[in-house]
Amino acid sequence: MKEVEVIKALGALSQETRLRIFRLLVVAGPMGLNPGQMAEELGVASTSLSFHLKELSHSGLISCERDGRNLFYRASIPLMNDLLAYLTAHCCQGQACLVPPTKLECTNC
Amino acid sequence: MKEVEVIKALGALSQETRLRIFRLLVVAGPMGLNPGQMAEELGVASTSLSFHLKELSHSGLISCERDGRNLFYRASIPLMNDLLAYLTAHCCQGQACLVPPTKLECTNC
DNA sequence: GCAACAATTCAATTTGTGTTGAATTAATGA
DNA sequence: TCATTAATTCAACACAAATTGAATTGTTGC
Repeated sequence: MKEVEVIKALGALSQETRLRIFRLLVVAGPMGLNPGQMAEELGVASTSLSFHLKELSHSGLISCERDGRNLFYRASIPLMNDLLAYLTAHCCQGQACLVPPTKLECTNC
Repeated sequence: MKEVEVIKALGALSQETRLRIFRLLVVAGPMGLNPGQMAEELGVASTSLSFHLKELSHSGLISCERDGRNLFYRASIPLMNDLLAYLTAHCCQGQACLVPPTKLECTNC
């Protein structure tokens, strides 16, 4: 993962609405959620939600797929794992110092 | 760790200069570095460096101590561990889904 | 085709972030 | 105490980010 990608992903998560969207999608799992559901759950205006979904999409942290009239967004766990790896793997001059390795492995991931 | 603290820490790290400062301090370890050393290493103007050091300090990711005419900044590994824990622990509706737990344990930490 | 719904895009505004150079505070040593 | 070094604070500016309401695109079912 490149520095610029890490910065983009961290920047995407460092905003209240976007962090909540991401957490919501992590919890939702492989089914994903559509903007309508997220807007209701989070109490965010649709236009503002769209803005933040685009930010998250561009960072690679979420993906989007259309199903008929609805769009379904999902958290991208692989990128989250890459991000965690970057934040830990560079410690101690590049040597692995994490005991043990960081990787999300769960029903949603 | 509260949501607002997580956002502040992520925001602090989501900027090129600050991410580099932090990485530099992680590598430097318990000795820490002073602004002069960091300015030379990173090629950042002192006034800009001060601004970013303050941002990182306010997020809790680094700490500062004076020794005579110099200041020594150090990475705060406990907060980094808290941050990693937050980003992973809330997955799967709050259940731990990380195998095994994320925690930096190394010579610098 | 057209009304209804889902979501996005656009334009305008406000607010926050980052950089720069000048001025200031703090500590040392001759 | 005064020149020097280390670092910060301040003010001004440029640029990016977030919110809002109105307009637009895309999809479905009658």
